[in-house]
Amino acid sequence: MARPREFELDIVLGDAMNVFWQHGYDAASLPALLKGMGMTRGSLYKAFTDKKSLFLRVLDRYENEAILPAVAILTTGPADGLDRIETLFGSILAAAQSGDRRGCLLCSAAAGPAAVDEDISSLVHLKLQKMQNAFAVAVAESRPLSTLPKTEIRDVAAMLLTHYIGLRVLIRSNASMGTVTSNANAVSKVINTLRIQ
Amino acid sequence: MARPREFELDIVLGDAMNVFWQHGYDAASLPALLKGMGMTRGSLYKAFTDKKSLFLRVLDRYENEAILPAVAILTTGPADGLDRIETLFGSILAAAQSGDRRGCLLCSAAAGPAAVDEDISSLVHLKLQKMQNAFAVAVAESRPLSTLPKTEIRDVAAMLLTHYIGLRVLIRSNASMGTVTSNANAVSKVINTLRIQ
DNA sequence: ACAATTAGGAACCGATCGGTACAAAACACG
DNA sequence: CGTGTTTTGTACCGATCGGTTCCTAATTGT
Repeated sequence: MARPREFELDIVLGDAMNVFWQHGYDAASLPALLKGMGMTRGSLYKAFTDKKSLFLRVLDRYENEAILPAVAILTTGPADGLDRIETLFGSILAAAQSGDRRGCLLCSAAAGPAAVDEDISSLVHLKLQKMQNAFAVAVAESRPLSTLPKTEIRDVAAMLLTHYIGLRVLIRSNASMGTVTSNANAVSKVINTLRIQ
Repeated sequence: MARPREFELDIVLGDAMNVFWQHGYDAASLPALLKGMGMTRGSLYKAFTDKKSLFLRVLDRYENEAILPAVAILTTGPADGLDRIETLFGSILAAAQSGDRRGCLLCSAAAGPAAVDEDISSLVHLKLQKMQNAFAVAVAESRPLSTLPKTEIRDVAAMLLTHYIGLRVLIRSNASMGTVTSNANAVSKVINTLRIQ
């Protein structure tokens, strides 16, 4: 009864995510988004209302595509919780070493001008909180730390989230790889210290 | 032989720093800068060439005003290095609790769109490196860790810098104070763990 | 007093921003 | 084969961006 849309919603959302991931929310211009998504202004505004709404949907997409895998690493598997944490930071480092300098979309959004927007900020923190919860699960399921009281587990999880954010910001900026790899070494070292204790 | 300028260079640089600190490099518009500095376009461009040059000078100012005090905490005093680190993170937290949500100018610049500029990025990392060096001094001058090989001291210092960045990004975003205070608790806890070991 | 020099201020510049309006195009249906 | 409905593409919008120009005002040395 009408003209069919020429794009797949799931696909263009993924394309939009990549553009936002690379440039950040504010620096991602409409022309850049349109080019990356392979569509024109009319279609985009009809389908997504405006840039901000598009970004909020992209954040959900990003959670599924980039956060959930990290959460899975932290919360599942036979390995000890500390090993999972080490694995997560190791995989972030490996990605950075193989040239992925985009960092974390959530972290960039949290650090940039977009954070002043209430809707964006609250959604970003909602998803960061899921990361923190996953860290808490990993800590709780580690032999050396499982006996900690709940409040302390939460504190350690908050610290791990902070480190995660810092690491991804550092990677996104043009930090030397030496600094980045030093981080990985030190994380392993501190974790092993906790293990022994 | 000519008309004297009506502003004190030191003062307007401080004013510019505050504007950049609050909004970040990109989001700080010329009108906002002019209003904050109490001058007009003509004077600003005559004195500072352009926005980017002004920001580079502001970065030096920021180092003196905000980085050097932190470096001083980490590198001086009779207290053990670990105590100094704890003091630094404690003071950051105290500032956040008393309403200072501006975070760290360097960290925001590193995370935001400004980081793609080569001049800005390299200057930012130069100053972040000074923070990392100060962390290294503190670690080296701590009883439990002073015996570590130099490379491991550098690694731990890199990790502390990463945590510093993450914490300040978290504070600048609208993270709940609960998450922020959890961080402080956990840092103290981990440091005490290292102390005992 | 006057010339030289510089700051101050405002009008203006092209470029780009996100967003809107509207007509042409492509389908499903009777 | 129209007709109705939705998408698409494009031209256009006002606002704002950083930056420039240029004239005037102010202060100095002579």
